[in-house]
Amino acid sequence: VAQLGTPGNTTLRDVAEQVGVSIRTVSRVVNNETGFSEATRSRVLDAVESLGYRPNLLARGLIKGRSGTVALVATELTDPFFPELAEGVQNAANELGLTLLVASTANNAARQATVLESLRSHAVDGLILFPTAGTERDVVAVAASGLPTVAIDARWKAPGLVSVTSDIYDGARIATRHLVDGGRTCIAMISSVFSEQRTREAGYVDELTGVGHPIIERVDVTAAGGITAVEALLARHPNIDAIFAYNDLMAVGALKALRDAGRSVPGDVAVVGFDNIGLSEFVTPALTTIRIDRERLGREAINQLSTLMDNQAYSPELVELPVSLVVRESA
Amino acid sequence: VAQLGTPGNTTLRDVAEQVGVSIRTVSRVVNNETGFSEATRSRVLDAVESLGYRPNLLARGLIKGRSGTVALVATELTDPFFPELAEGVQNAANELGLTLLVASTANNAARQATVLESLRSHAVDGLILFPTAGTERDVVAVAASGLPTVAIDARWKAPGLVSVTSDIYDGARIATRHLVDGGRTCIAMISSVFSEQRTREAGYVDELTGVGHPIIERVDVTAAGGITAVEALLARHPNIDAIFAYNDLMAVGALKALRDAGRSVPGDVAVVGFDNIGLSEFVTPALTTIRIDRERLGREAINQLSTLMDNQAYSPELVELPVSLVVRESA
DNA sequence: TTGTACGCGTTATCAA
DNA sequence: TTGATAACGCGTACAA
Repeated sequence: VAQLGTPGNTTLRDVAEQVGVSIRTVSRVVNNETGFSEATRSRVLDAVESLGYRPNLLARGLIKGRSGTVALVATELTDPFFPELAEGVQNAANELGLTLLVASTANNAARQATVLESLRSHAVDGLILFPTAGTERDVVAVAASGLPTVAIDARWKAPGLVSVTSDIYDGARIATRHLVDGGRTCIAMISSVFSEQRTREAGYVDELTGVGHPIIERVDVTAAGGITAVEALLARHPNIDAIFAYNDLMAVGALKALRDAGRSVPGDVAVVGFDNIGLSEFVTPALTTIRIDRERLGREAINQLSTLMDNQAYSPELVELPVSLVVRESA
Repeated sequence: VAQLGTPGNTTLRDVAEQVGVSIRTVSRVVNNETGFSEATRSRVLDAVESLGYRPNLLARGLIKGRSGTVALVATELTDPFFPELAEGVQNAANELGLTLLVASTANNAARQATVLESLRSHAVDGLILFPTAGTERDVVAVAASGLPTVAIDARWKAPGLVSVTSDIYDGARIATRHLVDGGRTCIAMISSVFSEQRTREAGYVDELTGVGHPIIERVDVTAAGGITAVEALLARHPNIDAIFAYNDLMAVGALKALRDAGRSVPGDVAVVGFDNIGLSEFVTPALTTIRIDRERLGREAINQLSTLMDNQAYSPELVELPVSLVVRESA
């Protein structure tokens, strides 16, 4: 049972010689085609077993024009969003007999281009990616060139491209509504500095219409950013009694800043996050947040990709998955 | 710029025709070999550019016997250990021009066998895996068959196999020592039920020799397990003033159980975890723990794999990386 | 400096 | 029910 591609490795030809039939016949048996007697079938299978024959998927991919692989491209593998998404992708891919390549772009457009180029050279049959901001043209071009592509958390429309995302506008409204329903009257939001990421703000603002005045602080989308934002907020609006955070990481930072400022949560200030990352149930107080079912998002991505691979003309363009509120202790 | 393997895709032959040279010449230029004039070089490169030629790595791999891919096999992609390790592997692989396949085994021996079989069919040049418990024979067989293999967190020795792990015995001693130095006298450990995972216990027991009496509670390696363990511990040994946990997840569970029992941390009971997962700095109180540099572990794994791939005879067998104490608030 | 011819392991075509 | 033989796209002796 030597390594594929190394001398001594078993090929169709070895099996054929052993059994005394042609290569083509062995190929037929191995691929469950028709056109051979039951007798030869079992003899071939025996030889396959005893010789430890294993099909060379490189050779198969070369001639079939499909490698049986798909790639998942993330920005950072350490992004809290990644693991569950990858798990969903991996499981669904596995059920479809697809093998997964993984790469990361460091959220860098140039690097993303390099990565995609390499992946295409490896003849992946499809692509699932977290696009780096500002690369819509690149991604659209890739999809247009015939490589079936699914963009996650984007809302781009183009032939050969499907965008799978969550209903984050709705999530922002639900979160804000929860705060309002909890009797909060001065509700601030800590948001992202990137202008592409304003959907949550829209939901927050819309839900607040006629109820209160929006207060938005824009910072880095990190725990440190959350701390900075809350400090600024507390200085300018000492009377805030609720905070809606762009994501859980920022919410965790907010929790810390509030504790340091001597404000109790949720007593003095309620906090709602977004994403429901693993961390959120373990912080103190446990974080109330908007849940994104990342496992499902991953499965959906692969399923969309799969139908896209089978039918290049297919193009629902945009798939939006529902989100839900998870009430814990912080609000 | 059509898709690889689809009709209309550009090959070496198309470039050759365009330029009016032979395939061989184009191949030389593309692979940075020698033996062509500067004039033809630039003409070839121009054609490569204008035609959008991209090498087909399937074909190249088929003939060279090496695909340029390596696989990372995890138990679960959602394991808190995975992301940083994968990041290290990914980055180092990238620097070496290797492309990464990823798969997970659900910690199931049968599934691991299937996954490895599939990966071998895809002709990966090397393997990095978190072996499922009890599969030493399988893994050794894979390595012996000629597929360079690196096992993470295992201590298996065999030809063609390198085990990369952390000095967890030392980590356990350091953790225990820290508690002793902090003046703790009744130090318990919450550990794993699996008998393969007793190295930390050994370090704990050895460090306690002549200082105190070991108290070990064995449970599931989860946050829930940590809760269960502490409840049992508190019932049987009400006077414990320190807990050393098998890993951070269990330590977080312990933190919760202690809070529920009305014990302050670190006032009444000090807690030390193991692994330094991302979560540990965000819980309250922030967790003192043993740091494993997973990014480095990943890089080391790839580097070992790389030398193994270049030289099948290479075999240091066991690489053990140092760990360190991270002091935060819980101890 | 350049080109020819073969083989990598597989599937696809067509004839037997 | 079977089997020659030609691709797939590329690297590599060997020759020119």
